[in-house]
Amino acid sequence: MAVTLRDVAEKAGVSVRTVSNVVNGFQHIAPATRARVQAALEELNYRPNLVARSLRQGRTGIIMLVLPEINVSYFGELAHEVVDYATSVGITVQIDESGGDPKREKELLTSLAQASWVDGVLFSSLGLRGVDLAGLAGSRPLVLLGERTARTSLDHVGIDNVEASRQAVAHLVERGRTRIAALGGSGGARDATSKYRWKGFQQGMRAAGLDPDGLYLRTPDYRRGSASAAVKELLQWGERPDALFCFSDELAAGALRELYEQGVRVPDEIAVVGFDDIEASRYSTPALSSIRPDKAGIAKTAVDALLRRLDDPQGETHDYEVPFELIIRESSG
Amino acid sequence: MAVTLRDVAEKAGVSVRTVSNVVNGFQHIAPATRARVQAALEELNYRPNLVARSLRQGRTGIIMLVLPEINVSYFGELAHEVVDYATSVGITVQIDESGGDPKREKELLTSLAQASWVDGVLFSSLGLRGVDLAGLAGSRPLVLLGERTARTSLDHVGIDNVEASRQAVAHLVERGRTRIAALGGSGGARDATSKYRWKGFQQGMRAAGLDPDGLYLRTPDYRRGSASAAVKELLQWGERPDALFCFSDELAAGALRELYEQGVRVPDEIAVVGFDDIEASRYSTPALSSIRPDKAGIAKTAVDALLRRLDDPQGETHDYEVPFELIIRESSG
DNA sequence: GCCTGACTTTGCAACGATGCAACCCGCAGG
DNA sequence: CCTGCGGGTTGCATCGTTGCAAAGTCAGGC
Repeated sequence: MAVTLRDVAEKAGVSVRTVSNVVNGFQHIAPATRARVQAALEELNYRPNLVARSLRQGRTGIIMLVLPEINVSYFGELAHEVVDYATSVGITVQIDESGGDPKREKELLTSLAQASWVDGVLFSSLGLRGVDLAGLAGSRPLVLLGERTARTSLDHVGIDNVEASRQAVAHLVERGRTRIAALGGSGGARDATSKYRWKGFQQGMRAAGLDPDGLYLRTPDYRRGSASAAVKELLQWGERPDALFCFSDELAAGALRELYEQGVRVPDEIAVVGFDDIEASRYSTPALSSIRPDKAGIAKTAVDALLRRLDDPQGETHDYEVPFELIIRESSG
Repeated sequence: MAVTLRDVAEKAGVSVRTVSNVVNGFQHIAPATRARVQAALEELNYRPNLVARSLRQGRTGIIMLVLPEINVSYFGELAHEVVDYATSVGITVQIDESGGDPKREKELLTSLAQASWVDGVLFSSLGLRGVDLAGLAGSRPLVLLGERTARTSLDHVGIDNVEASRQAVAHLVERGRTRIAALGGSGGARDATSKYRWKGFQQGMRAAGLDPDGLYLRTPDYRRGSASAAVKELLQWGERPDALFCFSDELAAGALRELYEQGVRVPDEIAVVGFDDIEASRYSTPALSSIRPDKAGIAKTAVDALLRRLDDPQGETHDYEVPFELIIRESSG
């Protein structure tokens, strides 16, 4: 079995408590004692039992990150930043996937927020409204990532989706495009991501004097395949927008692929702009213009917010807005 | 504070132990008692304290997955499969990143294998040899993912990299290519991935009567940017292979991008085959041929192996070989 | 009416660590 | 010589749960 404090104490001829003091760097210890204990610690290769420590202290140092799917590039990159930053402040990250399914999201929340050893939860929800969440949130701190859903009493970190989308459209307009289509999600209340991006799209169109209720290609999810299908259908109908604003880079990738297959030149005939700026987009052909959220900023802000709430569960909640940037590449150059 | 067994016991007028029995579905409990306890449980909304339970039982139900970087698509997809399968068998997954840095890998192993609450570790190493690992592996079960490194006494799950690479080359040869270049990694002992893939490449070349020590473009990592740079340099030198076998799909994506920029047509002038078959490759232009490892199979096999070892720490170790498939798409069609 | 055995329920100890408060000690000050 | 003080060390209780073994209850068999 594992080496415990008691084993070390026996070997060093001191009490368990003293060994614990040495391990935790307590001040008032006689140098001789400390040395003896240190020696015993090393000889037995003692490692503290973190479970026991957690039980006593009531904290585990583990936070949970709930994402729709870790294999989606944007979430993978976000998870990377979270793990990276959390590790740097001594926190371990558990990952769970909701699949974007509201039922599973609720399940996860009820079990996590109350039952688990998790100190707090970072939750990137697709389907749940803030109100749902507020009710479910248990005793444990919860920070929402992504779109700001309905007014809630929860901490939230994200970018200004409406403004980002507006800027994307403005950019396309500035490049002389007028028949601009939006692509992705449902735009409905259940899908906050597309709801806000669609809203920003409309603002941009209106500002340019274009029809704000123009073409909107809806998709059941944000994956490449859905965009391919949607674009294929669009072209079959003979519709020819001169620009496409896709609500995720993966959607844009699917769109680019389909346009390529149909022999439509990008950006000459149709310009394309994505959202998320995943790594792959820099290398697609043509390279994809996109909205780049400050992922590292989101991760740091979110983890910090969670830690702050751990120390002060009652404090006022905040809405943290993180910067973004419109990156212009070939696909809309 | 949280509701404990004692709170419930008091409310229901039974002993703590009885409540525990009810919670754990123990058989012999009087229906009346069970009902009373159930009612109290629900009224107080009791949730077991998993930390305490773990302390008592010596198991946490958490496994750690160590990857170089979660934002690399292949690892993201693998992580997805692991989380998915682990969840289905009631296991939670923690993720940590090594950055592929041998020093950090060692650090993680020493701390994880001994100190943590983790029941076991799935380790996808880039830089460490099996021998290093064997020495470091602490008291906790450890299963290696990816390339089989030096002969070890550890469980290992992966595909036959040599054979996969051989088949990729054979495919290119069959399509009439003769000046085939390999791209990725160093081929050295420190980089098992490229070592085996390069070996398979050579076997394939030899079998076709081609120079087995032909062109090998080395890269410091497996990311898109490195391949772009390598291909750029290659073309500057005036070398013109007629096929490129890239040791990862991300490398292939970078290569495709650079070939596009330089106006080299794929597959007409140069055919390209990748390795990993990440989601994005189906949608690249042109769509990328690739070796598809059975990722779900790897995940399931690895988790199962870990669980088996938990029950029988002394059992014989295995080398699990998981199937793969060569997917042929436009880039080498 | 007593014994056996199955069914219920329980108290105690333990998992390994840390908070608390007390203890012992030597020394300076009165 | 006694008191007070602060450094060094300790025992005990505790975190919330479950394993163990025994105690209590009750019905059925002899």
